[in-house]
Amino acid sequence: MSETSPAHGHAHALPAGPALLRARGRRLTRQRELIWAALTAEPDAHLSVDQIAARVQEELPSVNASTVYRSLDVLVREGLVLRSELGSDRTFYEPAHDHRHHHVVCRGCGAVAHVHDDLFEDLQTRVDKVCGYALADEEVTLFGFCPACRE
Amino acid sequence: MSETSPAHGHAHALPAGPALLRARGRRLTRQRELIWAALTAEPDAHLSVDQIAARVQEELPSVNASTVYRSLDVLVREGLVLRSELGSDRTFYEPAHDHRHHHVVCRGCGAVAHVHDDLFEDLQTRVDKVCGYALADEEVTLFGFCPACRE
DNA sequence: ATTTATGCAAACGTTTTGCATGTGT
DNA sequence: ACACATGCAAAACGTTTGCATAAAT
Repeated sequence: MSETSPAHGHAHALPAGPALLRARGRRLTRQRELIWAALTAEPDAHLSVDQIAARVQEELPSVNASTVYRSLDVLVREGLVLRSELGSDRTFYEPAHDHRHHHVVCRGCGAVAHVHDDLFEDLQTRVDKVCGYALADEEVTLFGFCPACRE
Repeated sequence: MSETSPAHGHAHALPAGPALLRARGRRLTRQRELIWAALTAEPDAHLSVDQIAARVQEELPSVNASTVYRSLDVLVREGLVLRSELGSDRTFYEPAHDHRHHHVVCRGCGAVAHVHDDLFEDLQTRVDKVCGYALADEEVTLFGFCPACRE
């Protein structure tokens, strides 16, 4: 919520957000800054490629969709952005958080809520018992109905 | 495991498998029989459209992919087949079971295991408490590593 | 006979790629 | 100056659709 704002005190703080790219030998371009800005414009956002591209192009219309795809790939690869597969044809991106969390997608309105990893802890041990699989440190997507859509 | 086998005793048993289509006013074509046969050839199979098409075409090469798509849609709509979205671009089909179950997909080899719904029962109540969402009666897909791929 | 299903080919939307140009470092 | 990133256009991919023909009821 603050990394991208100008004039923010400490001049040489640890690089945060997209500035981390430079430390990783990648380049900080205006396009990537704008993509990051789109992702962090509102808290808890989870945006599709289209939504990100639209917001970026409001600011810089020349940005091509392929650049958005490629930049998101880089941001995901560098750990700055999290890619979530919320069902088929529903790939969303959000800034990476420090804590792992999962998603509940509302079948009514498409809203997405976050669910803390705690809720899955003993699921892991039970899945292990039942079929011998070790759950990966990966997001789980659940589907349901949000408070408003439950009726 | 037995519906498709010939010579099975009772001549006029209740229609099962694809024969149910007829009762629903749909037609039982050779293509649909072959699709069903592909799905039930081995127990606990979960096949992609490509895999189904390939198996069908071994038997009847003229079958078009669009027919496979359309027939699967019908079979899903009539409740004979279950469509599972195991991550983006990973849509699988399996004969519908009587009990609800979920999937664990191995990130190593792609194997899929079934997990009984029991394991999710108190997850539902906990998700409700945490974010007010009512989990839908829908499959959940988990990712992990199967016994062989765990190392 | 009637209606539904099929094969074919073309259209579709999304994502990926090759390549010349432009830009950050 | 160099490597990396971009824009563009084309290709790839899985899926859907329109339509004339074929097959099931």
